[in-house]
Amino acid sequence: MAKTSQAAGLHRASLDKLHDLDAALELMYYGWRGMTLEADAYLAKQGLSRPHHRILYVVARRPDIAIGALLEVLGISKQALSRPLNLLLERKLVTSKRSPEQHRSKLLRLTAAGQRIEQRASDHERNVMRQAFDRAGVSGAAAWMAVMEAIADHN
Amino acid sequence: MAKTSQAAGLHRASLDKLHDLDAALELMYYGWRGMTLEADAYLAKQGLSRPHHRILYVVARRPDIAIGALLEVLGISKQALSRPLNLLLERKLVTSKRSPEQHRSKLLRLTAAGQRIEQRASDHERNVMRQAFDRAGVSGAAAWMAVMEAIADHN
DNA sequence: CTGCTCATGTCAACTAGATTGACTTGAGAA
DNA sequence: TTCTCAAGTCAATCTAGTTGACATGAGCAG
Repeated sequence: MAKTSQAAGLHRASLDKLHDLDAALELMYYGWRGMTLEADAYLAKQGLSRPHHRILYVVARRPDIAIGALLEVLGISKQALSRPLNLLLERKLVTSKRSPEQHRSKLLRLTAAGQRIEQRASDHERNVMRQAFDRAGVSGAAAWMAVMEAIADHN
Repeated sequence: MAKTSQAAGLHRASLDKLHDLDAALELMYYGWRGMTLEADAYLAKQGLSRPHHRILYVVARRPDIAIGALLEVLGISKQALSRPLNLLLERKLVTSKRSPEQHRSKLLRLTAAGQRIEQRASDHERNVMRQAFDRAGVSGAAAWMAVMEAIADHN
């Protein structure tokens, strides 16, 4: 046998709980992974990865966003952005044009192909969420959102 | 001014929602970050990072775990484990000894110093969760757990 | 027209966290 | 003795990010 659990660490490890909230910590970890697993597999098939998806996701929701604003939203350096963004431009998933008036800044948009990939990748994630919310019901989903907001906005 | 929002991307970006569940996707992203932010800052002060914490966390909950089992739980390669684990051994946060009978495998344990750091790092994360759960109430916390389980166990 | 600033782009060097593949060592078991 | 198993190590590679320095090109203020 040997490869009993091939992608080891893929399933949730069962660890002793030293504290009350340890289960919650682990659920956050495995939850993130569960949500992104299929999307990442899809992206990998397209030769893309999470940073590319983040760019596509943001540009889809802020058409004509400038490079500088994109950097702000993503929270990374321009040097870190340039590789994945240039790939997306080369592949014509994203277009850039200088704006008529503000000629200094460059405006980004998704092409039709870019929209398709963004949508499919995000769909994988939304489907995971949808299934979980369906099981939890409307009030469960609302409670999840409320807790996550408190965590996200902590401090 | 210029540095209005110094650590850009630290606050939640407000993006248009193209789909119903987009808010949920973003909450998962920012939730993970919100939970780990303070813990990561604490770890960085100790010259450690997330992979070290993961090792400490697991060893704390599985004293006398063997290297091979730890690899399984973490889901990484032994080469990836060796750097952070060796640092923890050098710093005497973790000890390893060969087991009396199964002399082939090496058993890992946290030292008192290792336990202290593990606890403090995890405390930062648990505190974030506790505050969020307090606001949500018992039923809200339970709903959050149920949703996260469904997400984590998706597939 | 000159010079300053702003948005972008690029080069280089570095770090961290991972991978795969190949090989060694030391202990137990057949 | 030989085989296997757990661990360890060496090397090369990849991804995703960092900081620092500098170039370019446009718009603006004088």
